[in-house]
Amino acid sequence: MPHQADTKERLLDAAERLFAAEGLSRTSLRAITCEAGVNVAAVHYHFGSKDDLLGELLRRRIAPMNEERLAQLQAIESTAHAGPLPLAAVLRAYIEPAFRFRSEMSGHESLGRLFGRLYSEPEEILESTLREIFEDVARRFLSALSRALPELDPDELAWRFHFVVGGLVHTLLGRPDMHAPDAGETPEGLVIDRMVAFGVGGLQAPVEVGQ
Amino acid sequence: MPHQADTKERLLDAAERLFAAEGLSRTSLRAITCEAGVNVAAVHYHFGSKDDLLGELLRRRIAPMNEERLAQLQAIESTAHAGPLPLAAVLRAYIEPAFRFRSEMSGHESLGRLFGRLYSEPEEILESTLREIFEDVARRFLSALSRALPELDPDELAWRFHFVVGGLVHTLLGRPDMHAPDAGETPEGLVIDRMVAFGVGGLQAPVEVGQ
DNA sequence: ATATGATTCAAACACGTGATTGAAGCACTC
DNA sequence: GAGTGCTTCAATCACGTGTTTGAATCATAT
Repeated sequence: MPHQADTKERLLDAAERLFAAEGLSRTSLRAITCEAGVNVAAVHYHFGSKDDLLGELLRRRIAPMNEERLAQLQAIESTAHAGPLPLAAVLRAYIEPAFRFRSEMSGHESLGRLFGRLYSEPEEILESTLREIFEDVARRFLSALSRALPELDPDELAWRFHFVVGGLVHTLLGRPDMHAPDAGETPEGLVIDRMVAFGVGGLQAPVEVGQ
Repeated sequence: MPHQADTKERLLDAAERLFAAEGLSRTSLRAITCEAGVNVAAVHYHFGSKDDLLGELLRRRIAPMNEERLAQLQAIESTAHAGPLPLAAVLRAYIEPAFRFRSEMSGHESLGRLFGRLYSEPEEILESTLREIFEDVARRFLSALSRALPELDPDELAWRFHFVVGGLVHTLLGRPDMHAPDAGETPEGLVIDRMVAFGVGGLQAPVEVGQ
């Protein structure tokens, strides 16, 4: 490790910060390397390309979050044995890690925004990586939710879960929104509680028939 | 109207199409003018800049949608007189126009995606325009929802409405999502019904205390 | 027919982007 | 201390961007 220690880490951190703050497309290599205090060429030397950097960034942050989600889900499932799963707990297992990993960044609190941005402005190159990372989680949680709500039509459930994810993403994006309540004022734990309660209510809502 | 009739319209249509399909940041002036079959300079001649084009695009499409929302809300309010408002109707008044205006485009069905993108990748320049357009609607609907759920804490309500908007935006974005159910398979009316039912359930959910 | 004003066009502008190069710098081993 | 391999650096490449320009083109009124 000559010269500066862990240039890769500094690049990843700087990229994370800027991607979350400015958006994926509006963040240039120059901005990243400037923020990291390294040369422009360092990106290609250490990662190969800007996209590869972003890919590594994902694998470093998102993957652990999803593993945490799956771990919590597994714990719930083994506790419940064969019985129906507790709906609120399953929902919390999906929601809470997303918020927690946002706070876990060293000094910055913007991973949540990055996470939200990945949903809303995906670069084509990343599509496969993202799908690979999130597909398994989505499938596992859908089947878990189905166990928690055995009588709910699978199509209906899929859409309702889609709505929940939308609320999560929209909240994680957390930009100064015209609709957003005074974020920052509300403690994170309370937001999670409210999202879980809202999601439980929505998932359990009676199915609308006819029109 | 010399030369080609209504070059402005063709530019707006092409821009709408491409913004919705490719995203705001990934759509170049060259692509727009090529799609419209006009010269690059036409944008600056007719609008002044790319941002002004986008601004005009918003005023042409989003504003009518929001006026429709407010009109439906007004109808509900005047029907209910002084009594509490029907929750599902209020929610539908917010959700349905967003879907309907997506289908109203001449030949294309991508306005919904454009609308979704506006939430998720806002250009700084548009922030003021967007806020101006959406702020009033958000305020009016929040107070209407408060009338529909008089006993719900305003903070709690604001967050829950935020979650609903998230679900709407996420659905309108409608990109091939890892979580998304088989969109395209489900008729639009059914999606709206499901979103309303989900939202009603979520908004009416009992408030989580403690924990 | 001609002059006028609006519109279109090809060409270029200045700039920012991701990527690449080859030399220079550093920490080691022999 | 010369040699080696990893890392950093300034400079540059080719390209795409939004924007501007000035001449050419058209419809219309005189």
